[in-house]
Amino acid sequence: MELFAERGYEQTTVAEIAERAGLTARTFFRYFTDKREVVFAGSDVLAERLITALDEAPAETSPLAAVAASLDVVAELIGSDHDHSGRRQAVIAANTELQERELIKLAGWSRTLADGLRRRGVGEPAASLAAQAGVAAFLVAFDRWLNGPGDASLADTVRDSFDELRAVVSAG
Amino acid sequence: MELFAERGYEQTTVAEIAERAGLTARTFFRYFTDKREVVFAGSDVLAERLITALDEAPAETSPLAAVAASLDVVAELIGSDHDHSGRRQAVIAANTELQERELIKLAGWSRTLADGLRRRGVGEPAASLAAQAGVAAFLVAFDRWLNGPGDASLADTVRDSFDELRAVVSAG
DNA sequence: CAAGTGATGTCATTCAATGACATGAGAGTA
DNA sequence: TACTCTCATGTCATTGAATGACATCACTTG
Repeated sequence: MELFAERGYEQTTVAEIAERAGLTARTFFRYFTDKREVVFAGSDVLAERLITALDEAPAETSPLAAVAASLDVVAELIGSDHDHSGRRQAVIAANTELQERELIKLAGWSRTLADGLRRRGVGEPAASLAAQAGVAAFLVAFDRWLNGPGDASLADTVRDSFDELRAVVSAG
Repeated sequence: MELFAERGYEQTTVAEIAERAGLTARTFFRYFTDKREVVFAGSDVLAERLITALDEAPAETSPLAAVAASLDVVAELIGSDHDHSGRRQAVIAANTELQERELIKLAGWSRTLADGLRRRGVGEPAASLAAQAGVAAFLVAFDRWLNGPGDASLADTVRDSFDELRAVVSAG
């Protein structure tokens, strides 16, 4: 991440990353499947939190509310370090490869949430729709949290975003 | 696409693609920025249709309804060739690189739609949310159209999906 | 016919990614 | 202590994507 911040993602070669870490490029590829994966190290933890939070939600909770509760947990985790998220997002925003990787991670979130909803007995178009719409609400909130005024917490911003989602869908 | 169907995407080299087309690999990269782009050739046309359809919607149309109308146009275009979509999606589903590229194209749709909504005076959280939720509805419909019973048209499936979206969000 | 333009080919190079094999440190055991 | 087994790492070689530099050839236009 230091090197990416210094000279940019593309301009940094795997050999340089490995050297900075005191390793060989070959060893780098034993820990990371990709050059891109460096940026996303540890993101699998969030996906696990998502699913446990969803399973813990009361059975009577509506699909969208359950998704909102799960993403709220993630928001609490990510929201504790605004600066880190900002730096990280700047690196990602500067490179299409990284955006692609991030999108597929987020698609994984949606899939995970949809699976969890189905496990709670939610039917199929509804499960995927609630999951994807929920992740969309989270993303919009995340963006506003990073680039907006900046006083509110991420979790609060996410809750507001879900309210906005309900409003805009009800109006349509 | 022939080669991809025969031996798979990864097993096909750019040199082979170029040879099949009677060209050099170097020339291939003058027409396609990526090896992946072969699969997505012509997808920019759809994005253009999206934006013109959105601009043509009556001013009093609600944000989500305007998005739905735009995606309906796309559904009419794609929906005319179920077999082609199926083959294409099978190639994409078999390869993560291609899924990543597809996701970023779809993110482009969302951005395009959100921009269009903003041009109609829709405010910011609402515009992005309507756009992303709408694309999610489209995706769910597309998947059902490809892998479901298979009697309904894509456009009808998309309309049903939007109804489901309204239902699941209203319930949450 | 000459000059210019665009499409393609050729060549060389960088770099990501992976397989095959060697080495060396440390854990555990006779 | 000596031996072996395992795991992490290094070394080497290779493939394939992607790009820059330059040459060539056809085709247009004055």
